[in-house]
Amino acid sequence: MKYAFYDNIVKITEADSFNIQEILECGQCFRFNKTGENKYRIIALNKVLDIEQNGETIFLSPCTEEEFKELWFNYFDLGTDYAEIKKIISKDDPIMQKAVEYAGGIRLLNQEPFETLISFIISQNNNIPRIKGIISRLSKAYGNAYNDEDSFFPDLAALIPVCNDDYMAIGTGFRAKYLCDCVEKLKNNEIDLHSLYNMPAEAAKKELLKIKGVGPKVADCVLLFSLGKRDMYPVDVWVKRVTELLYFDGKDIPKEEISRFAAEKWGKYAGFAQQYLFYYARSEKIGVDRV
DNA sequence: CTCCAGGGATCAG
DNA sequence: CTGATCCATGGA
Repeated sequence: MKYAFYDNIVKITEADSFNIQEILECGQCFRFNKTGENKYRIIALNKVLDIEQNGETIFLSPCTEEEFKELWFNYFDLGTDYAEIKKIISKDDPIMQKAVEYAGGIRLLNQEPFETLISFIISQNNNIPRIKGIISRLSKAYGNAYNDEDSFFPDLAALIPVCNDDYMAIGTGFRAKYLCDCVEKLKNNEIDLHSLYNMPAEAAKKELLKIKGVGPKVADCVLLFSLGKRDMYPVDVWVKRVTELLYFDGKDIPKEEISRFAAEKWGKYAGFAQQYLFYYARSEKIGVDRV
């Protein structure tokens, strides 16, 4: 990777293991739009960022050198050697080799914990297009606007006055009461989100599970996508299906056992393995109709 | 019409 | 303790 800094533009060349489409479409984040051929706009970290990628050349704008070094370098996990990780997790594993070749440009983002927690509470028993819609309406209603169309994700203070009916009004459905409970517990400091970063994964998970509407899957996603716990292997319907089909000959396996299998097989890299498999499964519709 | 979605709470046994 | 059922909503 090489970086060059211009006036409010950062140019990345010789990018390794970086494909913006795969990074955004692998289900880890929800606030992005395709704005043109090879172009995306993301809303994250209280900023709007346009990204254009042509092969190994990537432009980020608007982005100062300082913003890049302070924010986006970590957000895109650019300090991590993905080539090495892909080599490790696919060693002696033709299945993972295929998944890694299929979407070798995936990176695990380091997202903001509060946004990630709220977003994945909304995600439960839901589909990605509708999740994006709800989050967009939530942001528009309670976040600071950055233009006429859209807004930044609201912070905790902005959601404290929001009640159950308000969440229902933007289409959260039965998840409204979970959002209320989440905000309530954070407001009362029953849970200190940012302290979880320096906590062992299992202890941090226990904290997150105190929130109603946060179960093993949502907790794992928050830990993996925003709290640096790269050993988590969130098991959703897709990951359950693809893991069963490719590693257990299509047998029905309890989620608990799938998690243990992943922890044993990929250890501290389980989260990376999960993302490659999720993207592969969803793109190819692997396991749908028990094929 | 029915079924399903990056699940989890609650109830029944 | 495990397994079944319910939950809001919109798209297929």
